[in-house]
Amino acid sequence: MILRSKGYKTKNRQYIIETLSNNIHTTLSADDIFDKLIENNHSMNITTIYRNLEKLSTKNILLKFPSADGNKTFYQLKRHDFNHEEHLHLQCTNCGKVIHLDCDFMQSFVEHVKKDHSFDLTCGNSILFGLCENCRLEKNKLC
Amino acid sequence: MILRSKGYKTKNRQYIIETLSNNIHTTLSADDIFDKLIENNHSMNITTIYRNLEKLSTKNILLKFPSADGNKTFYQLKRHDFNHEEHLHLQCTNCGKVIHLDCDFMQSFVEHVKKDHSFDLTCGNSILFGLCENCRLEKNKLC
DNA sequence: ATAATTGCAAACACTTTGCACCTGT
DNA sequence: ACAGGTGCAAAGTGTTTGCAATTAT
Repeated sequence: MILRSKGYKTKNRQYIIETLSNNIHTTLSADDIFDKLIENNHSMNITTIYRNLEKLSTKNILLKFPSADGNKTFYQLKRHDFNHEEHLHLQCTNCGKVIHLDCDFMQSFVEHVKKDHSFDLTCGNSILFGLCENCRLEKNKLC
Repeated sequence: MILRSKGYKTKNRQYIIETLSNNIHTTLSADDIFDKLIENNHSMNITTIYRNLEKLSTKNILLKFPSADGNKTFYQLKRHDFNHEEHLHLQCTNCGKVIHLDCDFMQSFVEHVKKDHSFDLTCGNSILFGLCENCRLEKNKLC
């Protein structure tokens, strides 16, 4: 019960975190999590999922993103190996994969926006959409 | 009836476009438009607003963005003086103002993402959230 | 014992759809 | 005359809330 000891108090919450951590490379909606929990015989009420996602978000354990079409919220476990407030997120609109953009170029881009455009980016909930390499290649095949 | 002649066929559609063009510096939700139309004695059914926004979006006359919290869609009239697919959008989460980021630095950022991270940004529906200068100054005053 | 979590049903906010009627060309 | 646009009511999604029962510390 590693996760428990870190302050995640219930089985349900633990299962939600497990689900997110099994899908660390993408973002999941409440509904996605609901389905995956059923698959793993840990089904729980959708309300419980929403409440836990909300709690984990305010505890800063999760990232919370809008979808490209703007009608849904997607969640992703934060990674401990870098500060999400200081890098940008790219999401493939085809496969859902999230790329954490953390390079010098990006750093200087954020600084540029601040200095030359007087705009303070809050990277934590900002997400740029596009097509990842795999999906671009797939798409080209079809043409 | 300038707008009419460009293919915007009805009064309602025209009023919606007028509303958007009176607020070119920000984004509006269907509901925002509904309220503004009432103020200007051009009230119309919310369904009509949604249908027109949808049509104008597919016609590429509007930009369509998710809100920071991801539960609503916001619209903005495209500007003719630049190509929205080739620049990034910054939106202030406090006042709603949208900054169209169109500079050399931004261009090379998009290219960098493509070359070094193999990711093809679709700038049209991507939006970065943050705080604009005015709002940052306002916020500092309060502290 | 007390505080936190849960399931269920109901409510809510935003958006879409079906249908009969109206408007534009 | 015909295609397209409109209002209204109803339905569809995604999300939140109230409440009583259950679980955690």
